[in-house]
This record gives sequence, structure tokens and C-alpha cells, in this order.
Amino acid sequence: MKKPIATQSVQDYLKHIYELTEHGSSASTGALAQRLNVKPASVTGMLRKLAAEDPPLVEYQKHQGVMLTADGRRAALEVIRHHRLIEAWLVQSLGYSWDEVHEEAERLEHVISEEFERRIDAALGHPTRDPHGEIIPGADLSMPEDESMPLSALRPGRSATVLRVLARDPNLLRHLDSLGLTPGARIEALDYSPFDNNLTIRVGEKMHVLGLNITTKVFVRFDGESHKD
Amino acid sequence: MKKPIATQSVQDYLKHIYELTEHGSSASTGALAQRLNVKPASVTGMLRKLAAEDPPLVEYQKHQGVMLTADGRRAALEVIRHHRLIEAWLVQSLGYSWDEVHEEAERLEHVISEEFERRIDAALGHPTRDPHGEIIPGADLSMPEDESMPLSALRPGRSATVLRVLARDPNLLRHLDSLGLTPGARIEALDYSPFDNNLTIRVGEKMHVLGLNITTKVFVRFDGESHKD
DNA sequence: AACTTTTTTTAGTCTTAACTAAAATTTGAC
DNA sequence: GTCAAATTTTAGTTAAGACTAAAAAAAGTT
Ligand SMILES: [Mn+2]
Ligand SMILES: [Mn+2]
Ligand SMILES: [Mn+2]
Ligand SMILES: [Mn+2]
Repeated sequence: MKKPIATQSVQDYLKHIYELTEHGSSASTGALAQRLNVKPASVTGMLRKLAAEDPPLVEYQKHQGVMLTADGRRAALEVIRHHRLIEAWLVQSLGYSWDEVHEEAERLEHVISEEFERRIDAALGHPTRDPHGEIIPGADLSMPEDESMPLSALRPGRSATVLRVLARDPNLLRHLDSLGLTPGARIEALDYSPFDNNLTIRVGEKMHVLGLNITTKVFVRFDGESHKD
Repeated sequence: MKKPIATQSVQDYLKHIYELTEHGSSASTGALAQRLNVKPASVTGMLRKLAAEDPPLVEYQKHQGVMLTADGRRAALEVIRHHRLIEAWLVQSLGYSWDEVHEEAERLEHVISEEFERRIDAALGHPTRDPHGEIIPGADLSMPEDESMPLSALRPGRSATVLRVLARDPNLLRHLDSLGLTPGARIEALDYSPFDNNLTIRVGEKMHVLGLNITTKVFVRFDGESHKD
């Protein structure tokens, strides 16, 4: 019932495959190579290996991209849970800011014990989201559906609440913070310009005109929509 | 001015060489192999490599054992500082007990950033000793002389204060804890039996008869001795 | 449909850090 | 001082995971 070991490298491959495929499609060799900072030839080699593991971790057919098996998905979610709990805990317990935590978590995620995981989870009160608003998989590795919509879909007259931001770049994160676009922030859409896709919003007292570069990276829940189906 | 990288393996070798040689002598291939859980042949290979690094990390002559160079010593102390700060912090901040922290620290020590080191150091109030009483090297990697004496040297009529325990085995650590032999504990020697080296001591209300297995692993400061020379 | 470009895979190398087995050296007993 | 035992080193493999260069397959273009 216990899986033996997965190297750091294997864990990183699985994590990135998960992130590329969470919404159905399969991940390409090239896309993985780019995310992992590795050459495509190296990715092919690893994918063959992952598909040949005893319980196979991926389903892989030449030239067709990969998808995670149930086992691979569980292993990926285990790493993602580590990553996000660590981020939350670096912020809450050591005073890191949200633009500093990713890099640190990237290394710690591979070496903490399950005991450590349990302890920070408990110390944080079993949080459901990390500092960027990403959902933290449960201890049972369950992953609730993400119901957020990109801010780019918000139109004048409607308002919304920021759920999460999709960004790792520290400069972008600091910029979003300076705009007040952090999880929980209330937003009102004031104007939309169809030609350049600029959206004018109000956050608290402040007004901002945001381009797609930003509005596609901030995910919100529209106000006045049912939470459940 | 920045050293590039040292792999986890290199860091572990340096750390164990430091621990074997802190009091002058040089470390043998076999002793290192045992501590590192590796075959002697592997140790020889690594020692050659460490001696050949650009600033050499060890001084090594065939069949003569190794000693750290100044550079190697600094790298070792960096890892040891990480290890001991992490142990302290696992205990104080996450409620670990002193028998659980070593294993976790063993893995974390290699991956935390200098920023992380600074933050836990500050959060703990710049501690000078880890949960086992081991001295934590300073941020400048200075290492104060350890002035503790083994409990086995205490004789009836004298009393002492526990400074540190030399143990990693969780069972031994729990046993020491149950005896009250933790850093700060006051001890009074009541009786000594020269033939079996048994020492009878009082700790608080309790009396214990301890053999060499324990008395050589608990280090104390004798009461009524000057701290400075 | 044929050809060009892009993507992916194969084949072969390299590095790190282990291992085993055999050779060499040192230690220690007499 | 000689010789056996213990320790250490050399030599040659192995495994993981990266790389480059060349071959093959897929996708796009006219
Ligand atoms: Mn990682
Ligand atoms: Mn995050
Ligand atoms: Mn270690
Ligand atoms: Mn310790």
C-alpha cells in the first residue's frame, strides 16, 4: 500500500504534467520541456520511464503526449499539497511575502515528511487555499473543482471577488499586490474597451485600467452566482 | 565571493568529516563509510574529488585520512548551522519532540535558503544551542569552544548541569528524557562504583544508577567551575 | 498531394555518486 | 623484522538523469 520512493525529478515531472493536463487535454513533450527547463529529448526519456514503472505513472504513446494514470495523479497531488501547504505556512508563520514563497517551496516540497505535512496543516487550521488562492488538495488528495473565472470575463456593472492569481513571477506578484488584487479583494467593473480588451475596475478606493496580461491571470467569482450547481 | 553549489552528498561528507575531526585528529575512510552508510571504496572516490575541487575542501593523503581545509570547514559549519537551527525550530514552532527532529533536519538542511535560515534564526531569538544542547554555529560560522565534560567524569559529592547529549537514536533520547537528563537539568552525584563504572545520581526527586553507555553520552558543566579560563 | 517546417524520438555521451572485486598498503602479532 | 589481518585504494560497473546530433514523424502550406 506504500509507494516506495519517487525522486525529486520524477516528482517534478508528475507535478508539471498535472498542471498542464488538469483540464482534460494531454501534455506535449515540448511544453513539458519548457516548464521543466530541460531539453525535449530528456523529456521523452523520462516519459518512457514513467510509463514503464511498475504501477505506470503515465499513459504515453509516442507523438501523442502524456496523461497521468490514477497512481501518477495521486503522486502529483501529494507534491502539490506539499507545495501549497508550505507556501501558506511560510507566509503565516515566518512572515514571507507571497512573491518569495514559490522558490522556497519548490525545494522543500520534495523533502518534508508526512508528519511535517500533518503538523503544518494542523498549525494552519487545515487551510483550503495557498497564499495565491490556489486550492490545497485535501489530506486524502481530493481536489475540489475550481469554479473561478478569469477577470477578463467580467463586464461593466458586475462585481466579483478575487479567488486566486495565476502567477509565479515575483515582479508580477508584487504589482498585483500593489493593485490590491489579492485573494478576497472585492472588484467592480466600470468600463470595458472591446478593441484593446482593457477593463476598468474599482478596487476599494482605487481605479485601474487593466490589459489582458493582468485580467487573464486574476481569477474571480462573480457576485450573485450560486456556489453550488 | 560566492561558492557555487555543493551537492547534498558533498555536504554530508563535509559535515561528517567535521564531526569526526572537530577535536584535532583526522577522519579515516572506514569511519566515514560507516557514518555515511556507504562502502569504503565510495568514500575514497569522494575524498579524491573533494581534495581536487578548485578551492580544495579537504586535505587528503592516501592512507592518512582527511582533514577539512578552511573552505571545507566553512561549508560544513553552514550545513551544521542549518541542521541545528531547523531542529530547534521544529521543536519550538511545530511541537516536535527531541527524538523526532534529527531525521527531518537531515533532509531539510540541504535545501533551505539563506533567507529561510535568517528567518528561523530571528523567530527563535538567535538561539545558541539546539534541542540536544549542541552549539549552533553563528551566522558568521563562528564556533565557540565546547567546554562540556562527560557525565562519566562526575564524582560523588559534586554536582553539575546538563549541557548537551550526544545521541541521535530516538529510543535513547526518549530514555534520557524519561530520566530527566535534558539540557539544563541539575545533577548531583551520590555514588560511584569503580569496577562497573556505575554512577548513582540524583535528578530532581529521582535517583538513577547509570552505566557508561549513558554517562559517556551526557555532557555537563561541573558546578563551581569558572566559565572563562 | 508534395514539400517544408516544427515537433518528437532515437542513438550515443557525459556526470555524479554509488557498487563489487581485486590489488596495495598499513597495522599489529609474534 | 616477518607475516597475517585489517584497512584502504584502484579498476571496472551501474543507474539516474541530463545533453547533442541525427533520424523520424506530424503538422502546415501551397
Ligand atoms: Mn520541485
Ligand atoms: Mn502558490
Ligand atoms: Mn544530510
Ligand atoms: Mn541535534
